[in-house]
Amino acid sequence: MMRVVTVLPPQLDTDLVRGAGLTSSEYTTLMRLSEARDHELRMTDLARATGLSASRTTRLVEDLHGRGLVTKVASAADARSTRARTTAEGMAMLRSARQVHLLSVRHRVMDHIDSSSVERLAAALSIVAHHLETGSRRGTTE
Amino acid sequence: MMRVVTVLPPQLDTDLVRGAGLTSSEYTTLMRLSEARDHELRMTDLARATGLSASRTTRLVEDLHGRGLVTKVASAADARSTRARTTAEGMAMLRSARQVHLLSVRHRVMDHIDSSSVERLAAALSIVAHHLETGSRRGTTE
DNA sequence: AAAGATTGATATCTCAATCTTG
DNA sequence: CAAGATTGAGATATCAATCTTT
Repeated sequence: MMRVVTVLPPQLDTDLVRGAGLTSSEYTTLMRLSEARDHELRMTDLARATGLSASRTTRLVEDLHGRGLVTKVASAADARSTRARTTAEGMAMLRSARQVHLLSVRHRVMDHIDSSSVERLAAALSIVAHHLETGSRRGTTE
Repeated sequence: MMRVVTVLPPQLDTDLVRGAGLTSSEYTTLMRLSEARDHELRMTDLARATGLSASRTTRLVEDLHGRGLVTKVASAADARSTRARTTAEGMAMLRSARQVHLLSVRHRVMDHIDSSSVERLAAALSIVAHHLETGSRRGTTE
């Protein structure tokens, strides 16, 4: 698991950058926005959805804005908050990146697991992911 | 898998830093050195063993040197190469860090998988890891 | 004061360029 | 020139401090 966990992310990231011109973080950011109502989220909610820090999210959205993939809108309801929204170009970019990413995962992971194992693997990893995300932690130093 | 792969590494790293004062990279570096003959490796071989770049390895070893955990020795056989060697302090540090890390993995991963699944999971991940490392890639854009 | 967002300083890491020796 | 190691520049990401609005 440690081997997969350290080697896989950089490889998927390279595939995505080379094949679609997006980093993993940019891809995730566009994806979360695309799933939201009006393709739009508050910066804070976007940060939580992507698992990135608020500051990283600010800088990343600013960069995507410069490339015409998202716009920033001041919230009508709350003057403190900024909302990020994907542009049509952002949505198009995401669609093409998704194809690249799916192929990438297929080639690097799926092709090597026999299909009967896939479900078991997914089930086990899903449970682990759930615990990692909700933090059923007791502190390693307990 | 993507969820585990993105969330797990930072958590293990935090556990290790807080519990043992070593980052994951530092831990891996000390571990690879400890496994080598005389607890010693050429910088290039160390970089390959840890999966880090040569430049990162240089800076990391320099830092560990400053903390008294490794020494740097000029190679007798080849004046181009530098060899890194763990000190007694480095070995002691590694031993205590290993306990922290094992507990960390147990709490965050093992405790959530039922024991009959562990072997299956390990087997599947091992195959994937092998392919990732040897690079049975066809290029995602094919 | 607390929430939302940004900015400044810093850590980790890589690639490309460089220096030295084989 | 190749190989081994280091240095310089830049990307990705975080934490702590700050600014604005609630």
